[in-house]
Amino acid sequence: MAKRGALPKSELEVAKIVWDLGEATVRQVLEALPEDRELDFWTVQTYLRRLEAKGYLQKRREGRNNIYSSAMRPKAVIGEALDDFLYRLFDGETLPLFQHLIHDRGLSDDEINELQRSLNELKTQKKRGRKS
Amino acid sequence: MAKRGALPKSELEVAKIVWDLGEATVRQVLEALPEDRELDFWTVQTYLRRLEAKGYLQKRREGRNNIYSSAMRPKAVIGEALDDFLYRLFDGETLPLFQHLIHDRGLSDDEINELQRSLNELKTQKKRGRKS
DNA sequence: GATCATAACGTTCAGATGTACGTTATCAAG
DNA sequence: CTTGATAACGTACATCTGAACGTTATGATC
Repeated sequence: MAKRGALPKSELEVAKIVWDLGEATVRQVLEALPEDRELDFWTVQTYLRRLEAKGYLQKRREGRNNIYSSAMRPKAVIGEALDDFLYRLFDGETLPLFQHLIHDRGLSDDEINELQRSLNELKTQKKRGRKS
Repeated sequence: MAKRGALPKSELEVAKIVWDLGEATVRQVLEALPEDRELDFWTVQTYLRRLEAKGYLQKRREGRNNIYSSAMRPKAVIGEALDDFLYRLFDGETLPLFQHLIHDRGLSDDEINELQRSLNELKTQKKRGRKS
């Protein structure tokens, strides 16, 4: 409880699958895992249970199956994890992270264009907001 | 060893301080920690020792003090951590991370401009590279 | 309604991580 | 050279994580 320290990796991984699927049984999560990620049925079950205990997921019973779904906005959780990451590695600054991503990791032309578009959009949004 | 699973948070935190300082004694790291992060002298010492054991830092003796410094390129280590993070939360795609950062986290006007500049630069670089 | 398959729950367990101390070594000052 | 301070080293230990199983419950099938 209140262990505000962001979810452990493996649990996060499983949680993300549930978010993507909307809701899922243990088996569905298991099947949605990447090929090369071999987890046991039981292991997945454990993670889902822990996630529920921590309040990240909720479960509903259907027949003999538990069906898990998100109990809080995924974006919020991702945001938390990101915050944590940023503070540890980039002093909480987003810019250095951006720079790192831009320089040390390839961006395709399409991605660059897409980003430029987003930035422009944000800019006009901010301008509009300021004027009102 | 070969536990290629990126450094634990706390150790990373300490490692980063050493990188920033160039080299540091236990006490210097302790003092460089953020106000609100109260770690014991011994605890810091332990992290530094572990980091050395894992090959991330090297130490040199000076008088009765150990002086730690980086044993590998910080960027490489940060890159690893970033990879890990990306794969878990964004399916390894950088674009969604960017989008998240742009939309769900404030960017100052300056930061936006700075980013746009970087992107343009990258674009011309790529163009030049292609032409040669 | 007896039997079979599979799921849930509780529980376990090893190793990693976060944190800290006791003892020994080492320098510095009297 | 003795004393006092502080650092290093080994070491400890509780908790968290990653992973998995045994037993019990619950539908499904005959």
